[in-house]
Amino acid sequence: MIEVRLPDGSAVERPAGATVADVLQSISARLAREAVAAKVNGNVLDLGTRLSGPQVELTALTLNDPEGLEVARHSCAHVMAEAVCALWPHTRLAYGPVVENGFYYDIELDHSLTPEDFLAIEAKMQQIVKENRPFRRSDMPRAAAMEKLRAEGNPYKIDNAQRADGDTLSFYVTGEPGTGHFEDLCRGPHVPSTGRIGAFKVMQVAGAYWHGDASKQQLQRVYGTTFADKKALRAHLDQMEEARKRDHRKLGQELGLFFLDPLVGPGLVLWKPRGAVVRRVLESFILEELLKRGYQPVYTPQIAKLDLYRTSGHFPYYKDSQYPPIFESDRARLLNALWELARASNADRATDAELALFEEIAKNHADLSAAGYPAQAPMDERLKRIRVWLTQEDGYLLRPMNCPHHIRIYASEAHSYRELPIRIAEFGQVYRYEQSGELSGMTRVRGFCQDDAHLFCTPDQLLDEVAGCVDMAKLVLHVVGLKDYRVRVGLRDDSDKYIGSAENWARAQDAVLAAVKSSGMNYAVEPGEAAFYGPKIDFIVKDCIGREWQLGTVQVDYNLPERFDLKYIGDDNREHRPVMIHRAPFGSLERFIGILIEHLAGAFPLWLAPIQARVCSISAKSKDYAQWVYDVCRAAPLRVELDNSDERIGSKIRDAALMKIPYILVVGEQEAADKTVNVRTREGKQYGNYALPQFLAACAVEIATRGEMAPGEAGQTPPT
RNA sequence: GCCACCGUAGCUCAGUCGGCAGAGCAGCGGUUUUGUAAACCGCAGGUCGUCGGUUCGAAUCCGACCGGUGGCUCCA
Repeated sequence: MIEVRLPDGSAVERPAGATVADVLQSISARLAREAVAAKVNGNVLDLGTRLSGPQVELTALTLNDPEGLEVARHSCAHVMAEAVCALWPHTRLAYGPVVENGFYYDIELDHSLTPEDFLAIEAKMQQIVKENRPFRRSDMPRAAAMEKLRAEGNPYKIDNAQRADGDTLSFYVTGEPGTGHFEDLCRGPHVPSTGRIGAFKVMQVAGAYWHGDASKQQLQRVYGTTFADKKALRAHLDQMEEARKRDHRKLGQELGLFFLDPLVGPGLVLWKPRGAVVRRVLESFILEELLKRGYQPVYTPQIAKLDLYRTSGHFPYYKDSQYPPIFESDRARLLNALWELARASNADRATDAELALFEEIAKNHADLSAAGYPAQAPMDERLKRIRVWLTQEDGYLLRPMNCPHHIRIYASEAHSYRELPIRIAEFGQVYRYEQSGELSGMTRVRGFCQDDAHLFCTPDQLLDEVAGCVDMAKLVLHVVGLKDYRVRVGLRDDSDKYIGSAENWARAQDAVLAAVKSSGMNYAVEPGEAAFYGPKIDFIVKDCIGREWQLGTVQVDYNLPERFDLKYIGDDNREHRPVMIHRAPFGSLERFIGILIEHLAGAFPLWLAPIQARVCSISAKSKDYAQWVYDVCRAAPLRVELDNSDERIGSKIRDAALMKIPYILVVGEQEAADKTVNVRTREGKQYGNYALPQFLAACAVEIATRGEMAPGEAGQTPPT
């Protein structure tokens, strides 16, 4: 007998070998009917699983449990895969996991799936659901299973099997084994039958590389989702739709904050006057904070010699994600053209165009001619050689990072340990040639401004300084009310993209971990997420459709001080190497404000609002008074607008509310007579009449405290 | 960069089978003088992203390019 303990504390006894379904049936017919899987001793299992052991803990899972829904989503992926295979029999399945809010299945199929195909797939899925075939699990010894998979000849499944742990591999047949029903290598678990997968929808299709490797073949990734019932599915779709209304690209257009102009260039933001206000106010806020904390603002150029970035390691390491350098010599320009040509070809030997170009260069440059062009070599090899030649050419680069400039400021004079830490700050505009497919509104752009600073300190000071930077990153998120963020500690892995010695990395990673531990924050350590010169602490938030973006960052760096041979004189009168910290609490102003727009749905608090109040006259009779109110407010100063049009008051209020202006000041003959303004908010809240100085005083408090405090709560009683 | 989809007036969008390019909002002119989320009338506004092709005829079909969107890859 097995003792089965249930979540309510009770227990039942069942004979050994009883299945999960048997147990549920013995407890409650309804539970047995509704369950799709069960959690047994912490593991989610099929209802058909036979129980063993003297005692188990068992929790039934239905579609209303998150874990139950996950099982259904996985099962739905199988049903979708079966449907696709039925419609396109030569489909090869690769990999189909559950993801947040749904699932996907990567497939290899020569026909490109389109949204029209989704309907056919869904219809086929519906048919499979109607047949209500059972999901049957069969376990096979590894060797036999591999044999079977090799016979089937699907390289993806063979690969999946090779990666799976254990001596046995499991397959699921959707129906009866041996009858040709759909079968898939899968560890499970699954719902009992195809009729139990809930309300589903095929959402979209996208390209995805096998194992996420861009050099490998691209598969089609078909996304779908399923929910407990149609109502829950509908609610989810509605919620997504609602979330899109907050999209900063949409609101940026509607509220006239910024735009991206194809004529100016993709990924290059034009801040309109209203958007510029938000940015300026945030910059003022952070500048004030920097000064309080002993930072020293500087200004440096947005372009510099290639050699600067060769020393830092940014060029040519990131050559392909930088705007092309401006070369000074014809030879360099031609070499760069050769680079582009070679990169565009994927042949194992040089194209005629490459050879012709090289000949032209070599004609005038004997040294290159002698070195020869490795025309027979594969493209990689040719690129490598061109890169070496290019690294000897002089030129200028639009700066992708501010740190080399700040480092040169530090290096411009000798430093004593008594001066440290030195904190050099700049709102630094940088340019990165991001891949075209990556650009996205303000969150991923090619030109952006970092609220950047570089701290130079002694090894002893490092912990305190990192902690101070973390504190500041937390502060800016707190001030604007972004509470929903996560912290990622990015460490190195064993890839070869990192520069610097193992000892430096060890010290830097230790410092970062110690600082984040002492901050008391929750964080996740992620190997492979470090910068190429050092580990980092990133503050990550989600946008309106759930994509994650890095905002603030704090990075510890032992490597750049070494590359630039930075020094300070210690109390021992000898030269020492400072440690550097790169940090930007906002990250990029563009991205931060993009995310902020979405977080606030465009309704900025008073201190950030592009327009803080709009004066709306009731009729022509109150135009003069409205003008006077406007003048006084502007001089206060308040960012104010005047609507003295001949529209009706309802229309004026609607216009102002749609522009998300915090305070709408309605003035008519009544207000003109007693020198008041009638205050209402964009949300429709009415505060009644205020003497103008009273309103302005309340606003001043609200702005100074960066608060949500409203005039009615500012300690003033409106006159009657 | 790769895969898929999209691009019509300043904005949001309609445009059937290939047969004279449409609406609402915004703008401009007029009427109205208005009390808390849309007054009324009129006018003007278009290289249908660009280039090329098919066709008697292209916003519509095909191709290339540019730009955008969603993923993938990348992200100093």
